[in-house]
Amino acid sequence: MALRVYNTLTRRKEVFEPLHPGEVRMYVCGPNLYGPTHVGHAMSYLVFDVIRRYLEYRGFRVSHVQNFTDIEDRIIETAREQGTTIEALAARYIERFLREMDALGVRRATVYPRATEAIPTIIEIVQTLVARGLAYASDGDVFFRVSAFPAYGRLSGRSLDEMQAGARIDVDPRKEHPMDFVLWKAAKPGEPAWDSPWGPGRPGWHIECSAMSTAHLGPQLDIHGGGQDVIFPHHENEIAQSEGYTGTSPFVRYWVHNGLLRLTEGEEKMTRHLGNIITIREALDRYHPDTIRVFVLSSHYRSPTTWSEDALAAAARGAERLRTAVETAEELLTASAASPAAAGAPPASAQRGPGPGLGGEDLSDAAASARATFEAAMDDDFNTPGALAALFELASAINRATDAIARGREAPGPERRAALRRSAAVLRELGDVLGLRLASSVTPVQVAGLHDLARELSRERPDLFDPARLEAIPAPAADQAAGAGAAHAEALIRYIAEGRMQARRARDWATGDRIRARLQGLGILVEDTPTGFKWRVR
RNA sequence: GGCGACGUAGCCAAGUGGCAAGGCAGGGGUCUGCAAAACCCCCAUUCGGCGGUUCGAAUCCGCCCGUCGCCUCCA
Repeated sequence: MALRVYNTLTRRKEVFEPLHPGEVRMYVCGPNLYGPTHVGHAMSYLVFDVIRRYLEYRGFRVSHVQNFTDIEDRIIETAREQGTTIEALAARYIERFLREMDALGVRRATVYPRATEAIPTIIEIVQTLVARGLAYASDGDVFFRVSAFPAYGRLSGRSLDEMQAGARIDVDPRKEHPMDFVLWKAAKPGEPAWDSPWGPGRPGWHIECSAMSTAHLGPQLDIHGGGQDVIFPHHENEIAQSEGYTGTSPFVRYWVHNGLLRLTEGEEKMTRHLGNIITIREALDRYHPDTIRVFVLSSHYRSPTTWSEDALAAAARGAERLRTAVETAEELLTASAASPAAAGAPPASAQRGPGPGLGGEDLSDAAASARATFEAAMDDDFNTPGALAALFELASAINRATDAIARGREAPGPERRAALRRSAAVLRELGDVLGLRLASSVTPVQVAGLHDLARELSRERPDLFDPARLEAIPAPAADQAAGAGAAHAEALIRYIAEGRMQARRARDWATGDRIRARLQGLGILVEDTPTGFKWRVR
């Protein structure tokens, strides 16, 4: 089945065919660097990350360009307020942005061009537009002449007349037409400026994307993405500038726009100048990246979505369910591979395969059918809720199989083991297409809590918790990146959980339950199994 | 005011003409020292309201109610 993508320009789903077979050129509007990014940005970048991952899964080679807008009114204003330069401000937010994207598992773009590095290209584009009569200079500013570009308004679906009728802006008297927009702005005293044929100035608000996309991807893009709020005027203007400059149409084959995120039902979208934001950093402090992904992917990318604690909690449990299914299956395969029973001939009952009600009878088909459902959903304009449903169904099939094996207390036959292994691998693979890690991760706050708890226990119950062993646990190197402390956390948890097991073996349930409650207070769940214990992060 | 999108169970959310996916929560059961996880069973005769088209509509059309987006910086 062919991949179909909804194109904002035509308002229809269209079969996806890139300009050059097998190769996709994708440009996603990046952040304006005047402040921290919020979960609304995260949603957009997660959506396009999944689109890219799926295209690559489908065998396309993807060139993914994401710009940084590092020169613009608000940046100048903010830098001035903070007594810093636009360069320093931009550098700070770029670094933070990339760190946050990494934490969310957003794959790095192929290139991250910056507006200030594209000034010569911008000037060349503006000059060309002026030469072709598509732009005109006035007092050091240069405006785009919308009346000279007949297709203006097509993307946002309105005519120049309609736009004027609803316009709420004061018309600049220097404009020939109220909808003409600025390509180049004359510098005011004290503002950053570059020399140009029209005097010192800086780029307008939309021209940088035309310059950077053309420079890195050529005159035609396959996919151009962003939030629905940038359809007009930003993307509308980009079409006018780019096609006016290159003379090639269409500038973009598929315009893809994600729905916007709002903070509360019935309220406006989340946006920085309204102040109703949750920063990505705040979200990452509270939620596992998989939780944020499952939340975002639970609704279709074009639907408006509401950030709610309830929805995030549900997403957290859902992500956990997928993770548990894979981890349990993998542990079971590892454990049974190590046992002699699995190496030799399994009992006849296991060889015959599971009987009715034992589950697993459909396991060999489960992986294939999950993949088919997943692909059908993703092929239909990236229907991630449908794709997630396929993963949940596969997880259920895996759980039925592991449950049957655990209940049967017998080594599974080679065929069942192979089917289980395959199913778990497919769940991981398809999860990865959605950018899901399906692995626990412990936050620095939790590690600190674990440390305190371990110390406390070794002081109170040295009989169960050997202080010498605690001292022997190596602290993680200070310069290690986030996530590298995982081994350290693991060691602390094992230390605590093993002491707890000792108490339980002595049938000291009270101590065992108390420690379990303390760990749960840290967000770490310890479960007792016939063979020992398991832990995971909630 | 103009243009556009949406309204599906307690919550989140797929489904765009043929008997309502999935997740969370909830109820019952199995397992467990107790839990947790997992498994089994139950949980929308109904898709904002009212009309219409059709053998048949959550899905198409009309009107109404509600919410959001864009028209201005914005992912």
